[in-house]
Amino acid sequence: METLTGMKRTHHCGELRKSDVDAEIVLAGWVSRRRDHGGLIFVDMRDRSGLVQVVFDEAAMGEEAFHKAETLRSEFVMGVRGKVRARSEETINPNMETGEIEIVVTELRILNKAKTPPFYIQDGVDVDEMVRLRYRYLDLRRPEMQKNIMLRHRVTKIMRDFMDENGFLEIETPMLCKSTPEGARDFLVPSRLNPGNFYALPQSPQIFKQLLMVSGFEKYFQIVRCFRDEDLRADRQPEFTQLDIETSFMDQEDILTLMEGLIKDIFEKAMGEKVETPFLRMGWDEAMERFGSDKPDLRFGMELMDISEYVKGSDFKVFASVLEHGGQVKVINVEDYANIPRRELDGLVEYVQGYGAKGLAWIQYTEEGIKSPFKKFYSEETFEEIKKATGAETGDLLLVIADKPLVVAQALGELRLEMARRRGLIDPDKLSFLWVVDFPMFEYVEEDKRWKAMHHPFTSPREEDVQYLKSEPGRVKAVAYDMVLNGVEIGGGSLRIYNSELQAKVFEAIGLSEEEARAKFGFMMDAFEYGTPPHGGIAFGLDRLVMIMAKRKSIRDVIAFPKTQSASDVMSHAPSAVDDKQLRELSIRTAVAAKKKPQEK
RNA sequence: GGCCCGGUAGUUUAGUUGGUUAGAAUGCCGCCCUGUCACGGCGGAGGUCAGGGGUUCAAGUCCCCUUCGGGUCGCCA
Repeated sequence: METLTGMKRTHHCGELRKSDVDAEIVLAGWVSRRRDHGGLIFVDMRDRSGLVQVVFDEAAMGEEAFHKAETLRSEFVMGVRGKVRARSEETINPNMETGEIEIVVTELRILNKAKTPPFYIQDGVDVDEMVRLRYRYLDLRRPEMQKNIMLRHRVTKIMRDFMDENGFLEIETPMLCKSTPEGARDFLVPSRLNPGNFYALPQSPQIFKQLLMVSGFEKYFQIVRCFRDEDLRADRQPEFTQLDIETSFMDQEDILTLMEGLIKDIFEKAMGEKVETPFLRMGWDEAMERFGSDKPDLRFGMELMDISEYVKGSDFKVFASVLEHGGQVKVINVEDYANIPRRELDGLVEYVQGYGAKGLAWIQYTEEGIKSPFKKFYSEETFEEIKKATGAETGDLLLVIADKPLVVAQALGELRLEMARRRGLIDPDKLSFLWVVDFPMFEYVEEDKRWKAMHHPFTSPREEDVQYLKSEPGRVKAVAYDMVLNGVEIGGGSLRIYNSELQAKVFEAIGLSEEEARAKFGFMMDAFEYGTPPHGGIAFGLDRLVMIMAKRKSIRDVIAFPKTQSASDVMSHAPSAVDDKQLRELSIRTAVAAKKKPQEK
């Protein structure tokens, strides 16, 4: 093989333009495609900037050098010296950014050979994701993946710059932490020096960042890896990255405004997209009421509407019993879809059952009249009243769910999203931001028969609700806020409790005894005795944010080396069994023999 | 933990009611080719039908188990 010695790269492939014609240049990169015409060979040469066509002409470069060019294959690494030439009119390739020019090669150096890759290194490949992940280093060579990773870099760069310009300090916090089994499951790391004891990988730097406020740093941020040992989804990985922020002496409005500035900066500088601020602020109650979700997608309407008052007091048992037991009957209007096929309706019933609804009813306002499974229980006037109240028109379809409010919200909220997708109501280019504020402080966990912190137990309740902490925990709202973009929660935070008496009351409300609280968070409670400033913060999910910016459906596409749904890495085969020796050093006796994982060859 | 979908040449896949030698495209290899850009022409190699078990005269196809991947519910303070 040859080296680049004495040949210094002058340009990147994708940046060459007509203005570079006649320049003597040196490029280094990979063979993307090769078109061998016998005495003339075209190679699309790739580096991270893009593609350019290089031409090997036997007549121009001599027989020996040309023979070398004939041995080039896909993904060989090469260096070429040559001259930029304008293409003649009929050979211009309008599909290529560099299509107006080409490089006439005078010298070729083959820097390395390559095995034939398992799939073509190009955009839009139709290859099983497992194959892509097994050869992730090749998948990442594809231009669209390179763009995603570069976009991610730009976003973090803009974040750092913005935070720095606004007086924030980037401070690292430990990866080896104390396990606090509240919330998500911890990843545990055994301690060799402390037999039988374990660290936990951080689910977030929550406690440390609050301690940094006690320390007086006032403004902290960190782009930090977090870990949660829970099941994976298209938008959930066991390790993920967040922009973590905490500040002292700022109120909620200060924080929201600052973060709007950050988001504005990110979209404008990374993608040239203008973002209008301030964002809409919507109370949690309103979001649930109108959209059945605490992260509503506002790119389309189709709001939930309550028709309980029109359908109450009838012989229709389903509605009657729901309404008697504190439930509600709500609808969404799917415009211009009264002629929905019966088969699809049946499918929708199953769909909402997946989200806890017992069933689904409907009203079809067709040209031929009203069709509804509960038609015989109500008068024509009632259906007209509902039509008027919901703003439905002839040709529209109302989908109806009757249940407890939370079930209605979830099932109908999900149905709203699904129908919008099916009816093509979502503009993929639209960016729809909002803040959801005034979250409930607690949610009741039926299983454990107790109240649980909805956010985390350091979240401050609203001042005016503190009085209800003991008597009516369900009534207490938190000073907590989520930033929502296109129906995805991209960030969330709160003002924190900085007063130890209030903190004690909140622990009490979630059934955490003083001893338990001390055992788990004693060091934090101690710290808070020494002059804790009022503080609060927020964290943004970097993976999700970049996923939306890159218009991808999975965060795996914006993470260089993601895990599969079983939390394993099909390339390196992590996790894996370890030696008995390693286990002995860690004082771990295997409770079960590690299940032998089939290793790919 | 539950439900749903999937695994056939390197890759993407077809494969009927269970029935001859598992077919195609692309990639790969060889030869030819001086204006292609998904170059083209001719020829060739390439299969543990995910793995195991069962039913059957006969299984890629039917049944069971396992495994891997994806989606989702639960879970994710």
